[in-house]
Amino acid sequence: MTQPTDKKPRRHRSLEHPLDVLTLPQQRALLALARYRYLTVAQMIAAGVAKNDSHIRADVLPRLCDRASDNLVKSHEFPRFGAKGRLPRVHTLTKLGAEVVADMERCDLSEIVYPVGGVQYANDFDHRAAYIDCCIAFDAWIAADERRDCLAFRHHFDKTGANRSGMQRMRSVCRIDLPRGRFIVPDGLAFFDTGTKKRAVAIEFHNFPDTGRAVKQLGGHMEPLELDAYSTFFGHNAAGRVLSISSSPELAVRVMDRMIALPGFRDSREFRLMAFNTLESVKADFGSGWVLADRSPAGIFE
DNA sequence: TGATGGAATCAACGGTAATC
DNA sequence: GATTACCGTTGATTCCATCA
Repeated sequence: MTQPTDKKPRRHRSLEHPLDVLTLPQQRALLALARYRYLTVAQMIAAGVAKNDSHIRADVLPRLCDRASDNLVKSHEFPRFGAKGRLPRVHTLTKLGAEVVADMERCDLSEIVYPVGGVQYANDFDHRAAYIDCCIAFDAWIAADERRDCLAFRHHFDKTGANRSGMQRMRSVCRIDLPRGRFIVPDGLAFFDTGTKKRAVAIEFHNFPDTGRAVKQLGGHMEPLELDAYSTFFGHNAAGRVLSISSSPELAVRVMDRMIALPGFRDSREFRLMAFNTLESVKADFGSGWVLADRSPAGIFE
C-alpha cells in the first residue's frame, strides 16, 4: 500500500452533497443493477457502466453506496476467498435506488426488482456471477443489431410471493409448472427477436465438474421441450429451445457426449432443440458458437 | 514444509479534459 | 484557476499451485 504523503489530498464530491445530480456512469450503474440485480465492478465494466475499474471504485460507487443514510446501492463483501484470490464485492440496488431507477425509467416501483434481503449467495457465487456474465453478453448481442430485440428476460433468483407459508408461497419467476404437479426452474428464461424470427429459450449454466449432474439437469428439460412449455410461457407458438452453457470447453464436450449417449436422444425432436456452448465463447459473442450435441450448427441466432 | 510466483481484487495516486 | 469526472498506473493484499 502506498504511504501517505504531504501532497494536497485528492478532492472528490462530498458524500454529504445532496443526490440532486447523478453522473452518466452513476445512472448507468443504477440501470445495470436494475437489469442484472447483482454486479461486480468487472461486470459493471462489461455492462458499459464505465471503462475503468478504478474509476468505478473511486468515483462512481462511493457516492452511491458510502453515504450515511440515503444509499442507492448496497455493496457486499464475501468473507471467503475463491480459488484465484479474493472474491469481488457484489453490488445491489437498495429500495431508494430502485425508486430512483423507477423515476429514471418513468415506471412504477413494482416494476423494478431488487434483492430485498441483500446478497445471500456466497456458496453460489461462481455460478451466479457466470450466469450474469451470460446475461450481459446476451444484451450486448441484442444491442449489436437494431433489428434484434429482447422481449422478456427472467432470472431464477427473482422471486414472487412471500418467504413464509401462506396463500402466496415464494417461488422463482422462472418456475415452469408441468403436468402431475412437477415443475422445472431454469437458470434463465428469455424471449427475443433475432431480427428474422422470435425465440423462446431456457438457459442453463453448468460450472460443476460433475457431468452427470449437468446431464440430469438437461434431462429435466426434455418434457418441457416436448410440450413446448417455454414458448407457451411467453405466448409464442414456435418450438422452445434450451441453451446449455458450460464453464469450460472440456466440460461442454463431456456434457454433449453424455447427452448424445442417452438412449433415443439422437433421434428425438428434443435433440434439435438443445444447443451447447461455452462461457468463454458466449462472452465473446453470445450469438455464435452454438452447436447441437453432435457438434452440428444449432442455427438458433440467425 | 516453507519459499516463491501467479492470479485477482482493491485502494491510492496522478494525469488529462471539460466545465464553471 | 478551481473543481470535477474520467482513465491509467502502481503497489498491497490474499489465496492457491508449484517446486526444492
